[in-house]
Amino acid sequence: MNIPNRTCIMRLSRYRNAIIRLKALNFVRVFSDNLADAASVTAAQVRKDFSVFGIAGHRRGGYQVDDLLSQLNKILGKDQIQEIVLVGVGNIGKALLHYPGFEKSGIRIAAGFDVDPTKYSTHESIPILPPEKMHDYILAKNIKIGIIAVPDYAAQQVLELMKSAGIKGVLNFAPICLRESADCVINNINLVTELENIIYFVKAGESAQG
Amino acid sequence: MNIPNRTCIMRLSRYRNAIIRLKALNFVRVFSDNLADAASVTAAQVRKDFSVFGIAGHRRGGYQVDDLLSQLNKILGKDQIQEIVLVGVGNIGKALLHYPGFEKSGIRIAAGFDVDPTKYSTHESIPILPPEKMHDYILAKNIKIGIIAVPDYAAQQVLELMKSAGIKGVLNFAPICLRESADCVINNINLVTELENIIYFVKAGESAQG
DNA sequence: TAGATTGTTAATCGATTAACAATC
DNA sequence: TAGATTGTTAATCGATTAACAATC
Repeated sequence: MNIPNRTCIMRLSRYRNAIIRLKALNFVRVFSDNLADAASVTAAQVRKDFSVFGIAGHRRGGYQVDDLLSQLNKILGKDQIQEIVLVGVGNIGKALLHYPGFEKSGIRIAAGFDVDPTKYSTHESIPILPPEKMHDYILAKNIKIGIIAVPDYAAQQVLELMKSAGIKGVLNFAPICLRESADCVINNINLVTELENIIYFVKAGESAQG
Repeated sequence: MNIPNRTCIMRLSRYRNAIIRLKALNFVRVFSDNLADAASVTAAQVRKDFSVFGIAGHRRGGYQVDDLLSQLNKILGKDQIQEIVLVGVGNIGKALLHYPGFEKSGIRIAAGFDVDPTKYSTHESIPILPPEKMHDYILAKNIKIGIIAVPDYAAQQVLELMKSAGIKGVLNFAPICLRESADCVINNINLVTELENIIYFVKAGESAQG
């Protein structure tokens, strides 16, 4: 069995989203070709991805929608509520705190942490606590995943603190590339870099066509 | 000359960030090896990337920091203010509207658009306007890049409207995969998918180590 | 059976890396 | 000159795709 890489897992999420939409259209089974169209990949890619996870269909009959969905749910952790913490309740952090998409897809922010005392509250549905409480909170709740949304200069330090409390995966919005280690997966999202990318290709398109 | 792909441009942004930090440390020249360390890639990769863009160093002398920075600035559009529009001033949209990182790096949101009349304002530094005004506004200002931060069901329609006004590149936060076309580059960021990815690898790490 | 789709192998494609001649 | 680093080629690596036997 091949070890799946990041893009493979990303595709699995896309397949899952497509399947949910197809299920809403009363599809009972789907073919690799359907999913390929929906996710903008080739049918061979779909079958290859499934085979990596031992997801089997029926020759001639495609894949059972319900069966497929429950297997993908299992792989992507949708079979249980995923509790995470959020560090940095500023501009971006606040938006993530109230992002309805997380709730909808079984991801729950258990608590937020921030250095600014004016942000503290324990009465809201999601408590905002001081960083000093982070270590014990994460350990007590056995949380393994966190979001970093602090300024760049604080990001590395926050990461170390999280790791010391047992965090094993981080989604980082601070505009600095945090390095992955053997004991902690990191996914860096740099909003400026994402836009710079688009800016480059738009410029490149302009000069290509005059 | 090879056509650079997305990951190549992403690396260029990373190199640029590293160079800015090194310049702050009074570096006058850097070697491919320095940048490789700073950006977590190999030195060969750095030189390869530069050669794609005709960025030349000095054998034995490395690259001049100022020269390198200005060349990267040019490629990434940092030689001028980039004006963009934002569609959807909800939870995520509002955070992007006030994200200080854009301003800092020469990206300016010229206006926001939303269907909700209670959000309209023309007195703020960034006006919020109704979608009906979008087409003419984008044309008048000759804006080529936009951010989509609307609910999933509205995203495709917003994209069409943007394209009809001449938008050539889009950063999409709606949780639906918008398809790229020859005349418009798309960069999809799905916050749930990003977390699902981390959730998978954390789970995979757990079961691998027990 | 005839027709269609999976599962998988082999071929292809592209990106990364190693290595080294050029040269400062 | 001796030593170090670039720029580039060739080798490697890995991911995607085409193709087709298996089979429902």
